[in-house]
Amino acid sequence: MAQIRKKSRRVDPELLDLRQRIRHSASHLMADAVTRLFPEAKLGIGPPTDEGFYYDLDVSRPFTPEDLEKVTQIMRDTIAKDLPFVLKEHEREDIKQLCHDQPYKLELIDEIPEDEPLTTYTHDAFTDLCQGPHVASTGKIPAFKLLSVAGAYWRGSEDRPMLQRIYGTAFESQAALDEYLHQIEEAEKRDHRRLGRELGLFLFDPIAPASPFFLPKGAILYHLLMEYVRGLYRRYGYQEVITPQIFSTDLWKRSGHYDNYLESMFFIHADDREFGVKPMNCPAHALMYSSQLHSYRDLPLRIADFGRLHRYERSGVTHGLTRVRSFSQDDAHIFCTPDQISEEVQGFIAMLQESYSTFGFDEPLVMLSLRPDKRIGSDEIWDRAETALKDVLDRSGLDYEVKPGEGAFYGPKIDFFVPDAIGREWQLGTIQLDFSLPERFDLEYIAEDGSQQRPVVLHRAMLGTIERFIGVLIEHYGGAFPLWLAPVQAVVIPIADRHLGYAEEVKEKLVQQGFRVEVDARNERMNLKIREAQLQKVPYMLVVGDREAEGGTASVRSRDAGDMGALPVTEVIRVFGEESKVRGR
RNA sequence: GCCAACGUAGCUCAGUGGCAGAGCAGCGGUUUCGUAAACCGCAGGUCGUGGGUUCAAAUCCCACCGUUGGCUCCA
Repeated sequence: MAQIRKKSRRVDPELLDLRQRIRHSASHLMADAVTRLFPEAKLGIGPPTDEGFYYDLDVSRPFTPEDLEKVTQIMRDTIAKDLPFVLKEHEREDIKQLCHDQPYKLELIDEIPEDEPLTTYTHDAFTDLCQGPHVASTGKIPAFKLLSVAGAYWRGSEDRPMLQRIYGTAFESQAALDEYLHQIEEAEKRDHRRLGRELGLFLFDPIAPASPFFLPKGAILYHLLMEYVRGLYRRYGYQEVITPQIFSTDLWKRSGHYDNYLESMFFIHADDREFGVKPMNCPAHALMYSSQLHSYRDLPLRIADFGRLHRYERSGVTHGLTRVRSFSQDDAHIFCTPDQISEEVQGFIAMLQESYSTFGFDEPLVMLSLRPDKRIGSDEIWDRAETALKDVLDRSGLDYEVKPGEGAFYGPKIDFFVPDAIGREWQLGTIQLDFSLPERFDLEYIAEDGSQQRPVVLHRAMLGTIERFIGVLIEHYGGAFPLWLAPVQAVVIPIADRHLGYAEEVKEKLVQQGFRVEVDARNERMNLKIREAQLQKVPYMLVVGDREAEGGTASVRSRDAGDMGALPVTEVIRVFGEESKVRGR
């Protein structure tokens, strides 16, 4: 099953370069066309992207679908004329003159360093400040399509004006464009929101915005993931705890959340006191840690918590299961000495790699974020922490990107991203060093020499938010979960009413072995039951009729491989047992 | 939060000022069937919520709620 990724990391570089030129050129044609329809339009930027191109324009009114059709027509005409793209280098003053009525362009020009050449590309009567490259002429744009309109802040900043952005895409051939559009359509069928409804996994209701209700089948999946993580915790030396849901505001003031996180928290008032619903577990764990005296011999202490968290995410950013307001994480905090950082990070990455490969997320995008300008903690401890993170990553064999200045003020971090069906990358795992929390909660341990020392805290989540992980996982598998994760592993299908008793027997034998099996006892024909089990993506269908009842067998039909013939029920149990051991198929 | 679109039966959607519709799902019956949709019938709605315009509103206007796409790709 082909997985669609936005970052098509395997496309040949020449083709990528060609696409960039085509898309960049198409974006010029689009701006040209818009300018003809809206002569007063002010141009923002119009770059190619991984999937297409866009142009940001400041126009008097939002674009309508009819506008897009007209723009498309003008672009077609320009392509038909096959006009050359002409590159020209300019003096700074000349180009400012040229762009005198284009405030956004002037802003861009002022930011270009003095020693860089200022160039424009011209086709027909349209000239745009641009460093290229482009295709040779407008006729060399073989296939394009305008896709959507959206508002976009100038330079991505909410303080700047909002421009109208038109998205489009362009390819080296009509066939490639059609293939892309087809892929998008296919990806929509894997959308976890759609599959969640169709497969009866979860639902949303406006009564609790952005907060999923997990139906029985979804809850099975949820708990299977938790059990899987618990299994890893046992092997990797974690202890699980359960902590309260709401805490007096005093705790949030102490942790710093009240100052920095206020708008993202829910509050409750009772007995004239204010309580905050926890948006994260760390303060509770810090409290637990400080409730006892700790020896260096106790460390590292790894405290895991699946506690439910609530965050008031802004209305525009919530999205299906991948960005919700009520969720839990496979969250844990590691309290350790500075000397133990490296080993702890290494242990975490080993566990993360093991789990990701189980689910087939073999190439997560990894980002290492280093010290920002505004930070706490000595340079020495930052040096030590950053070096530890880098060393571990280098040894892990994972590719990673370094993001200088992107770390949190309280410590550096590594984030792990995995794409959804349409290639949007979602952050799942994370490991963050924290030099702040131990200060705020005055955490200590007694060192070998009897002195009081401050531990380091590592915040870490592997699957991350379970809700989000399920969303990404549904899209990853297209809803067809491997046997060990399938909410219903097999449906027993009696051919006629008289086979119901035997069907129940078969089911019971499998259920006794711990498998999740149902009987489809409805008064419907076998064909319909097979069709529906197939659409529900149930891994196995066990058809039973006279022949099976007589021989103590079941005719096995696999979701993926079709009819596998009759097997004794004991053999079915063996096959299922083998297959459920193979996680991450 | 901001820009835009959308909200009609459980689901997918039609209905643009004059009696609220279809397919699927559901329910009842007939049928007892061998690997992706049997047949007949029945029921199902505060047209997201509130207000306004009008003789008349699902339809037009306003507000609110919710959902979707975008607001990170830098001349």
